[in-house]
Amino acid sequence: MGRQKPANAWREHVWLIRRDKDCRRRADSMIQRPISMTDTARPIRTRIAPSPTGDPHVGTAYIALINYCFAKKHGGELLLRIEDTDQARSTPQSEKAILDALKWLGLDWAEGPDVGGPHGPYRQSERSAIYTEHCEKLMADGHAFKCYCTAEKLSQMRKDQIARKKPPRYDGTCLSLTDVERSELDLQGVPHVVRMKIPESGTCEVQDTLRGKIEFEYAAVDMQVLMKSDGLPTYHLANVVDDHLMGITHVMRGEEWISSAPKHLLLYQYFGWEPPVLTHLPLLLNADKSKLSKRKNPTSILYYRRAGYLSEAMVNFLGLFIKSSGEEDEKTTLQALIDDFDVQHISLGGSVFDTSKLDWLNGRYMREDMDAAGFLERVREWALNDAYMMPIADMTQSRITKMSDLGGLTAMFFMNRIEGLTLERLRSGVKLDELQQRQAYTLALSQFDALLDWDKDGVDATLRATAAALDVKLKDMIRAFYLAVTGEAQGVPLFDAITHLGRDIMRERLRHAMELLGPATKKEVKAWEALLRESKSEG
RNA sequence: GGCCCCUUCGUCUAAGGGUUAGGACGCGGCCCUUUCACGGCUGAAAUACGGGUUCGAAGCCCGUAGGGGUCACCA
Repeated sequence: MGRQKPANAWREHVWLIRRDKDCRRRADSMIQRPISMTDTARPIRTRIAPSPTGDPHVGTAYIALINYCFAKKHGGELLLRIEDTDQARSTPQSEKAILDALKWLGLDWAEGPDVGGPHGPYRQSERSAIYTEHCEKLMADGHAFKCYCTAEKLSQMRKDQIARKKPPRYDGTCLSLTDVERSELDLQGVPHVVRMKIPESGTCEVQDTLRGKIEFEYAAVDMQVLMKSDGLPTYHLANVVDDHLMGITHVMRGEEWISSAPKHLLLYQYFGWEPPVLTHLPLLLNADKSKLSKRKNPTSILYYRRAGYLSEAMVNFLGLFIKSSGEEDEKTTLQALIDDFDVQHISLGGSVFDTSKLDWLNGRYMREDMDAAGFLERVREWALNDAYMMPIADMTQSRITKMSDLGGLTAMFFMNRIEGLTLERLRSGVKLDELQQRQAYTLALSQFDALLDWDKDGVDATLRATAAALDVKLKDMIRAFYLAVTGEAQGVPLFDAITHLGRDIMRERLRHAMELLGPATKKEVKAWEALLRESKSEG
């Protein structure tokens, strides 16, 4: 026996085949019925559903690429939906950046907030009424209930449970409320959330394309909040409702969702809907094998663009994680990724996002796919254009006596990291002590990350606040930034330079400086950020 | 910690019970070359561990270890 690849007849149901152990077990559970890939009554529809709460992440692009390839290969369609139900963190800037980044990579979608479509709106914040309606149906059918517990009570409860070494779960207090009590509380205007009910016993079987059957005890599943007290749904409700309403047939998402799959399946069951085929994809990892994070790696797609990578190299690189290459050339095209796509070829272990192969690929694209004129054109698109050069002209014009001075003064605008920067150089002539210098970079970094709009005012405010928090003169601190950002002790106006360089390159240069000085531990970051908060509340 | 997932060179990966465990990046060496790249050749480098099953195990089963994910009115 052993692991077997499906014979041709099985190929149609390929995602039902267990990849590891008992490989031919079929999904026969009532709640998850297989859909045929060739079922013309239900064309393949996949989706990418980013949350606009930060920079466009390479992990998003990787998941998007998989959904795109799968849909394209089978003549289906990819949808883009914006999951912006977190009012506090979602921003239009982030949404725009994510759309731009995916377009830059050459991925496109048949329906989405920018192109519309028959199942819109495609922004969850604009679908409130739909969720309310569905949530009310769940309550009416006895599958969900209002919960009036306060956040304080809940966190205290969790603390107690953890202290008693019990799994932290909602204890069901509000489950026993009578209708009279509920209307009383509503009348008083006590805020509430809506939670889903979970069966008291039994197990949930999740059929995962790559892993086969995964079992969860309902007893260990929490009574998830479906509707927040602000009236907006949580991910779980919105996601299930939208996937159904938008006709999504295959959900391919990150592995971090496996443990909430039982809740989602339960919701499909409560609504009486057929769930999509679920595929959980391995995560992209930092070098230390933890989930890829911007603390440890550049994760923004915009960073890779600014650093001068070609979009086709980036797509190719991401494609390496989903294509079994055998002995073929690893340089490939998006079309080939689509043609060769087979979800079963995705290996289950998470992949370390090590960009050295991206560098190699990018070099090959530059020397093999374009002549000198074509290359020059790409360089123009990247930086040698008026939009990028104008601010540089503005900064340099009055500082040089002849145009040939330009090279030395502006080289840093055409670099990624400052190569050759040393610890000695970074410390030369800096009046701050080493600790203060590390604090300065760290605090600037965390404030830069939090900046909604990247502009000179924000940069200015950040550096001033940093100096204030460390109780050092701005002038003394500036030198440390000149060295980290430009590699030189002086040059064009710093704030303008930082603004022009952009958030991603700044992050990389400050990270570089911190590598030389000794990266801040989590504990240090926390303590230093407290310093900043204190100083801000005083000033 | 509970639950769940995972484990082939440093990294990305190939190998449907039988291969000297293959390729690629990176690293080293040699060649080409005015330099540096490119290119060519070449070297070192892996089946986490322990038990089974089998004529035969990287692969199947069990256990152990390690790593990861998740346990929010974030997604």
